[in-house]
Amino acid sequence: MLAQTHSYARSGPPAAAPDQPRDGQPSLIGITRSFGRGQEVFGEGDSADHVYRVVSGAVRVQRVLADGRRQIEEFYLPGDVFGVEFSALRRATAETLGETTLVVARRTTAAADPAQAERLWDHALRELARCHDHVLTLGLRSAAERIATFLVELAARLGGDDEVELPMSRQDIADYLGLTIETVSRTLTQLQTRGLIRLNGCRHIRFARPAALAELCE
Amino acid sequence: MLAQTHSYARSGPPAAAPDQPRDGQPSLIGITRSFGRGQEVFGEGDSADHVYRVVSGAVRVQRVLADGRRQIEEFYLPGDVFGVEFSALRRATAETLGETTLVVARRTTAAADPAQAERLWDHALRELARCHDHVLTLGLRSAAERIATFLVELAARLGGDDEVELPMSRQDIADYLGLTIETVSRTLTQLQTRGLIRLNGCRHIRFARPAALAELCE
DNA sequence: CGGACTTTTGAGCCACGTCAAGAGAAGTGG
DNA sequence: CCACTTCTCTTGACGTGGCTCAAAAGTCCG
Repeated sequence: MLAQTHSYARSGPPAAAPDQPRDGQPSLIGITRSFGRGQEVFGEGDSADHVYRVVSGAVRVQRVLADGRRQIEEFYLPGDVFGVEFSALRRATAETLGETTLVVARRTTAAADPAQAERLWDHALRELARCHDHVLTLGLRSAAERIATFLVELAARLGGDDEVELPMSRQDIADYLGLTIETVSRTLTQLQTRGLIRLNGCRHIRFARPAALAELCE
Repeated sequence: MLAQTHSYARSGPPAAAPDQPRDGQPSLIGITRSFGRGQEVFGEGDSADHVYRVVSGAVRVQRVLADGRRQIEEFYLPGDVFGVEFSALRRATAETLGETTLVVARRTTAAADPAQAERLWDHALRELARCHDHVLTLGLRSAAERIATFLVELAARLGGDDEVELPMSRQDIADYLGLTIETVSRTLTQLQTRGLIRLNGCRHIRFARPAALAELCE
């Protein structure tokens, strides 16, 4: 079923391959698979029998209402696990942001291995904490605070030292933060005008005054 | 440590007592403890070594920023489990909404029992799905849609057939939905004026036109 | 160089927030 | 049981942050 909607490896071997992250612990064992830009990994209503780990690239998980409004629930970056759900069916859609490589594993297989099961459990709880943080941002922060929070967290996750290379478009950021694309764009220019950040091309951002930026995140 | 901040049972026996939910499965085994209105169950920064199940009453879990803004992450109603976290320390505060009885268990004890561990896992994933739904509401719904969604979900969780008895104040609803208390109040009267709901006292709401209300939830 | 797409900028508007006051509701003491 | 206090909820008038609509300026590729 997965095979029908996915494009197969173009850069890596499509055969089964054990995956070893840096610390030597198997976070998720499965096949490595490559996707092109904007491809669907799974869709709402699909059966939720696989879990994924991002090797390179990035993924957005989103829901779209009947009237077309879209909310991005989460972005997943290299090292992140996604696709673990309570329900047997997907409640959201996952799409790649650019050229992306994932490790794909059967959920039941991963859950059967104690070491991997432990990792899945940790992952779910960490994801829950991140989701609660997101609720905080959406519930009570202003546009500037949302953008600042987003940039700072993204830089931390990507390991950037006072700079980020955005893997997503303005529209994606807007739909993640509950804003419009215009507000995202305006807020970024305003942060630049205030001297907090510096834009080099629209995807590369340098933190000119990290402390002031952190202050906006409370 | 718990004993220092809690009030002990006034209605039930404070001694250890096995807990058996309706289906006969032990969802959480521990001591039953009663709380008065507005009491703290745990606070931000406390060690997160216990998990809880609501027997009666209700609990809010919230975070407060330095400037006083408050976000309620979730309400917990009879049957709900709360207090499972990734981190060793609490990232939020839990308080009772009224007279409330909880089952308290050590997390390590519950996790050691396979049946309970399975329940904890299910609970965490269900909670994650609910949190993602909350993100959807905060990210892209209008005030009227947020209130409608909130009321419909609350009625479903409390088992009310087209009516709800609100266990929380207007301020709590506002801080849960990312609105102000005035907007919550105005929106409720507006829903009543439109004939969708009927308020009998400010805590009791009857759904006059359930279909129209459901439409607001998409 | 040309075409499609993304981002930025501008002008005006509106949903929701803010500030303020009044109306209930609930607890307290006499 | 009733005054009194206190807290919560409602309503009104007004302000504003972010949305909408529109167009220009980049940016990316073939």
